[in-house]
Amino acid sequence: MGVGPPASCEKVNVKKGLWSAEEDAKLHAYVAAHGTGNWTNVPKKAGLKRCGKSCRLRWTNYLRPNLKHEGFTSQEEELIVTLHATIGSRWSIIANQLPGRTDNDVKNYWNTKLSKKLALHGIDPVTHRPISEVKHSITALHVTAATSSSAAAAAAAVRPNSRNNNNNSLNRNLKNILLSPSSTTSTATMPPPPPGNAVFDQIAAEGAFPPPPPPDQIEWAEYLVEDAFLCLEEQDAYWPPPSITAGAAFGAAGGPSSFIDEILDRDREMVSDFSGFLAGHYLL
DNA sequence: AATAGTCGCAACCGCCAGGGG
DNA sequence: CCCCCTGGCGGTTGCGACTAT
Repeated sequence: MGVGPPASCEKVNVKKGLWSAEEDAKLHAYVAAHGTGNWTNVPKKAGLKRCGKSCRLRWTNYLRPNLKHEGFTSQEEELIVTLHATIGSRWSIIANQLPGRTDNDVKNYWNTKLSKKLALHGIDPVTHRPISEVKHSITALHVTAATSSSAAAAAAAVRPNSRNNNNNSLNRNLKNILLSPSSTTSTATMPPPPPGNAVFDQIAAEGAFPPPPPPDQIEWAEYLVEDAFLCLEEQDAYWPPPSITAGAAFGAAGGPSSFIDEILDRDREMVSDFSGFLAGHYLL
């Protein structure tokens, strides 16, 4: 197939929505007896009117043993931000570094809490650059695109899966912060907020501004990427950050594991190729 | 007390990659 | 090589709980 839902999810009588305790019990009992795998047959064998995909998600994200259901710790929070600054929204990889957490947990926590926190500190949560810089870059890009229809076509060509690149992916509230015309000043290096800052003034007026962090909490400026194209090279110079070496969150020696190095290598290749592509299409 | 607005979590949707026939 | 099936992933949405007016 490859396109569209699995056949078992197309049935009209398949139940959707929240799982009941009874359904959870049935799924739990089935997995306890037979283990996981071949999810397509699980609903039938377990006596559930769900599609296999729904069963797999329920098991993976909620019923699976050793899952943490309490709130995220500051150490976990710090690791998520660090990894996101490095590898982006590869939630499954990030979740693998956090025992007991699922990719859905991490993704939800990012979308509802962490991205907003970064934005409140003047950091664009997508690029980890100052919001003012990002907005400037976007404006410049629009000017460039408007002067060249071929450039617009080229831009579309490098983002074929456009549904993942529009701002619909932004957190509902975060969108308002980032797109606010008054959010023009980076405050990443100066928490707590100075008086007169437009972003913080606006947020403070809405009563949503968090209390100033105590000195021993996260320094958000550490997660500021200075340049989106240079960051990967520069990060090598200070990788791993102190928080990771201290916590030894992944990698036996306290540093990043090899797969992250592999990802970074591939990212560097892609960035290099992409830079050449841009030069060829925009600067000629 | 009623209503509107906001938040956060659970679940769904659509796409993709890998493997088997 | 092609097609199909399955599992995995990231983005998005639905909805209940909570808060503000």
